[in-house]
Amino acid sequence: MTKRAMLSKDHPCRSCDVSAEALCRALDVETLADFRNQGGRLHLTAGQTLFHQGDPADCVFSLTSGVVKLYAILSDGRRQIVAFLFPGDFVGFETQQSHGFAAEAIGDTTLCRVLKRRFEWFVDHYPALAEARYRRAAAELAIAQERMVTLGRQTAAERLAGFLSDIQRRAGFRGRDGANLVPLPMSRGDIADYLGLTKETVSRELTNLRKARVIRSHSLTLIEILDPRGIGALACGLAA
Amino acid sequence: MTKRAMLSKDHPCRSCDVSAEALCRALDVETLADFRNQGGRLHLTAGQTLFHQGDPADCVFSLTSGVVKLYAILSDGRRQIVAFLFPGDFVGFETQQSHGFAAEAIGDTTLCRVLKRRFEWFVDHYPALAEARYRRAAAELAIAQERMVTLGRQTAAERLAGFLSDIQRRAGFRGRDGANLVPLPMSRGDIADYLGLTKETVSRELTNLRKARVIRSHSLTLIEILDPRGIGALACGLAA
DNA sequence: CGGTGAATTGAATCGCGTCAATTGACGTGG
DNA sequence: CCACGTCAATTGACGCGATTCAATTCACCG
Repeated sequence: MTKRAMLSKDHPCRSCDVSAEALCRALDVETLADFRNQGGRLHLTAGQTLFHQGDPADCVFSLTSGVVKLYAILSDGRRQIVAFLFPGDFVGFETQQSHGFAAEAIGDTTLCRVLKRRFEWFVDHYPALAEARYRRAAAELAIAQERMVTLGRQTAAERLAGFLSDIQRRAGFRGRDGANLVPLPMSRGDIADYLGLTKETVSRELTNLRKARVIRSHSLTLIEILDPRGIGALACGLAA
Repeated sequence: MTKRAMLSKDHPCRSCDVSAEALCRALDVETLADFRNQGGRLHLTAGQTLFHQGDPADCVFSLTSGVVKLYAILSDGRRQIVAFLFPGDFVGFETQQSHGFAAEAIGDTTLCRVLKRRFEWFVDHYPALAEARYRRAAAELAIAQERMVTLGRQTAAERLAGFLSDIQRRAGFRGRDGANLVPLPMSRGDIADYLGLTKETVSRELTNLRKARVIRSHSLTLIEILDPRGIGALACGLAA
């Protein structure tokens, strides 16, 4: 009987199977249960926003299923998606008082919510959690810096190739025939706003990759990578 | 007599007048002295590199004077400057084993160096330092995310305006006549590689701003902002 | 089956990049 | 102190990659 099994039968964390990277994994099981009871569960459907740009940042969230986009909107409507969040990712643990970005669910989504004050109490009392929070922030920073290179210096084809291998690494899976499958739950417009392109350019580059037999589309939201080395070569040393 | 004065007369930290944001400010004075003795001073002249992309990351550095650029180079020579570091900024406190970016001095530069292992010992023993380190990482992350918006969605004019108000906030000062002076110690090429443009475009946009009487050049490396609201309007809601 | 919204494709345009020439800043040696 | 050399910055002419605008085409759902 593992420690994990000691959680009460209906405890949500019991079935929470997110990546071992999740922050809460820094807590031992009893503390985790305690921590978890501080918060609540949250369900969102496609297009619902978790918070808007400028909203007070008084909660932290842990994504347990679904995909969330984090974005900024400029006064004239231009939009930049700063990150896609996958299960296991955290949101809202910045130090500012208000959210610098908006967060919106892409499909059906489940999150754990904890009041930031409570979260910080745990951080103060459990060094392992503080450490995990720091490591997470540092990792996000490294990712953000890589993305600066992409957005500042890469061509459309390179951006798309990098994006696909990124998603493949984070959410890709194998088909029963061993196929290298990559889900694309977000719209072409979302991909464009993530890569600093337009949806038309994203579409064109996808057909280029298709014509070059580097990828194959199973549906609009599921592609297969036929030539991983081709993708890697295009991604040009980044996101190896 | 302040606590600070208790540092021995020749102690480098005594004259270290970097921003109160510097990480070492999280330590009390005796500990600071102890901490400081772990490391050494380092001088670089223009163009000297602190470390290369891929070098083992076994030291942390605190910039006490000068300006340093942090950048990535792609296989075909394209370059993206990820950050300019000013006095008070820290480098190298990422969690990875090796540096993801290169660091190079722009002019004469002084740094404090501490072995990362030593630094981490202090982090483990002084919660205030751990807290400061986290806050710094979180702040850097927020800045990096703002820069994604700039690099992904802003025009050349907006990028330059945002850059100038950025530098003004971090390194700007007042002339004796109250002039709003901004130093530009880095080359046009550096600015271009920071903003995801070319040096020619940077130059053109600077002359546009000059013709629009928004800025005035005192020399190649010192400009005056004549119309801060004009700059702010161009920067388009970002970097307010 | 329509009908609706997203994705794709095509054609024209434009902002920025590229390449080349000129100007300017600054140090050096006569 | 001035002439010259060097290298960065500026300016100009032109080209290209990505955007914009406008059709289709496609996927999906009542």
